[in-house]
Amino acid sequence: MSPTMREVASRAGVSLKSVSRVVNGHPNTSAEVRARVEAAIAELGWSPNTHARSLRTGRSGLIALSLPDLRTSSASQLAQALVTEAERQGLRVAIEPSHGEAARVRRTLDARGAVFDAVVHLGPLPADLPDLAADPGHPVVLVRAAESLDTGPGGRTEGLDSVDIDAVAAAEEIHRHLRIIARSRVVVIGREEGAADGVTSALGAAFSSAPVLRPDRDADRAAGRELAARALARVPEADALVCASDELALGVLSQLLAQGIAVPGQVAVTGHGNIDDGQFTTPTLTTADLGAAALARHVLDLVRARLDGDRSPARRIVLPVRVVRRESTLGRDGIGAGADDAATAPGPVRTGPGAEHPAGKAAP
Amino acid sequence: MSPTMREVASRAGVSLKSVSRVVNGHPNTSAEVRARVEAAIAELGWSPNTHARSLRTGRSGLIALSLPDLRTSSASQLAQALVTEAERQGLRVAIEPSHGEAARVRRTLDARGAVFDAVVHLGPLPADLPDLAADPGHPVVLVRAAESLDTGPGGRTEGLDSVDIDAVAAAEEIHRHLRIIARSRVVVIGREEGAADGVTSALGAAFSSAPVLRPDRDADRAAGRELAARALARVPEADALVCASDELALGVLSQLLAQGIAVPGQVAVTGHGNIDDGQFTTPTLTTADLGAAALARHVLDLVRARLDGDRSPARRIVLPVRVVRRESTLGRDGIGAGADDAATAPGPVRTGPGAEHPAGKAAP
DNA sequence: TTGTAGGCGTTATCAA
DNA sequence: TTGATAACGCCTACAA
Repeated sequence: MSPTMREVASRAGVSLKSVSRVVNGHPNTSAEVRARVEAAIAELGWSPNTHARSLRTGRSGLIALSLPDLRTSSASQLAQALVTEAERQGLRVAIEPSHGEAARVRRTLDARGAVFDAVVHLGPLPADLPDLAADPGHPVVLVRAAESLDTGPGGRTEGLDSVDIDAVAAAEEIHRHLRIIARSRVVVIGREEGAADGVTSALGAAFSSAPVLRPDRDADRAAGRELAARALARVPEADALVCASDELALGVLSQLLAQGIAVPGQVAVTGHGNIDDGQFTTPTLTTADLGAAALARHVLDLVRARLDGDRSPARRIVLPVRVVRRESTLGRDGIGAGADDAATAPGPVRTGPGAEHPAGKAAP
Repeated sequence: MSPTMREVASRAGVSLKSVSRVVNGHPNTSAEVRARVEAAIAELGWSPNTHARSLRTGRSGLIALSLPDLRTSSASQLAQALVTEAERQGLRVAIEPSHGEAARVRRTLDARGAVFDAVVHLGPLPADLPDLAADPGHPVVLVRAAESLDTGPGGRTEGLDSVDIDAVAAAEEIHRHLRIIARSRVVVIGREEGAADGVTSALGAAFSSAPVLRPDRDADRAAGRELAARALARVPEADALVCASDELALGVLSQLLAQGIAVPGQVAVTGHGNIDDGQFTTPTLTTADLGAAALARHVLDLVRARLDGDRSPARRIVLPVRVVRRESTLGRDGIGAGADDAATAPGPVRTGPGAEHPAGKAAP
């Protein structure tokens, strides 16, 4: 059995409380005692019992990442970034996939306090949720594409902190980029209806005269394939397909190549998310980089602040998106401005209502 | 504050212990008492305090998935499957990426008992580990490509349960497949040296006369690209590139297309892992399906058995691999046997030394 | 600056 | 079949 603080105390010849003080770095301790305690800890190889600590403090050091499915590149990118960032804060991350079922999301959310200190939620939030902001000691932080604040009837997201991707700015940037390379007959390939998805609506707004096609079910590669075929059937003269996700775009690319349509010669293609695969397709994919690392950092800053007792009004952080221009719009030689992986300079971090975001942490 | 068992007890007019008995489903309880307790629980909305329970029992209900990086498709596939399966066992999964650093793996392994009930480890195991099998109450289960039992000097994996992919059978099946489509000048694109990787060595054995090229660092798409170029420079007459992972294969495909080499016309390509992307490349990728769901089920059966006190000798389960034949070897029309996504019938599940695997759970 | 005592919510021992 | 009572290991008023 591993040693307890009591054993450390007796070995160091001090009281239990003194050990506790040293361990938790409390100020009022003499160097003498501290040294003895630390020696005893080292000799005994003591380490704190997490369970006992949790019972006492009510905190588990575990946060949940609630998401529909881990197996998409964007999800696993965010997950990896979040775990890495959490480690720095001394937190661990449990993955809780909802498989798109509202009941599972609810269960994860309900487990705040009991097992999770906080929940980071990615994706649409089910309706009819209890007031998630009621218990700020066990915060919920939302990760979203900006301008998808509407959550349907009964949704309660008002009081929640969120980190949003600036989908509007990204859409406008993509729009500008396509104008520069003289594409005007655009079709938007969006996510499924009700995906609480700001990317699709932002693209719809930026390309206001373009038709928007959406899949019936999941917005995966297969859907991209099918929608590409449908788009060209409906708009044979289309010269650009703008997609709400990289997965869709890769499906689109695969369909276009299968139909023998030159990309970008005849039709340019853009994605959203900058997943790794996009650099290894032929042609490579022009897309919007969401900055998973920065995203994760902001999310965890919010979590940490709430856990540390910050009770200020909900904050909303809007992260800039970098458009990465590659062959699927520029072609092999990079016609027009910018070479492979050239990118627009990211805009400023915008913070929403509430306290300002801690400065000096915006850039990686 | 949420109610405690003590409150439930007084409301039901019984003792604390009786409530505990009912909650934990112990046998010796009268129907009378059980009913009263259950009523009280429902009225009060009581739910168990995980932290207190953990302190008492020494179990957290949390297992770690230790892996190098979540952002590869195979890793996130396994992670998703594992989380889903763990949920059925009432366990949660924390992701612990090692970023390839031995120290992180060690830390995760050390946290068994303190925070994790068990650790599922994917990927190479660092050397100089303490005896992992010494504490069977906090088991470690290895997930590997079969025939990679060697772990280098100092590695201690003897006493550990493992679920292995039958890389040897898969390699032989791929070999047979390529013979049928009359490819004989093969180059194997392997993983990096020391990746404790059975796939590469199995391929090397099956294609005994083929040169094996390995990347210096990570076996990712970029490495696949580079190695494809190198392979063709070294063996200009090559008619097949056999890769140890899908990521490598996708890089290879991208390079071949860039060089204007017809796939499979001039050069056939195979991968390993059956990640989603392989269905959406042009051409689609022939590969080996690892069966993440079955894998996860077997892993968790092992974990559960050990947690439940099973102290029998270490078990080794070898799972069959299904070879999925697609366009990168068959071409558009599916010359030869088998159409798109045709697959070899999976072989039998082999169990290694130790008790036999629980029957009736092999098929999904 | 240090120590004592009590409690966090649960499960287990043992006697009734 | 049930119930008092003591842990589990840590943290923290409060007293010294």
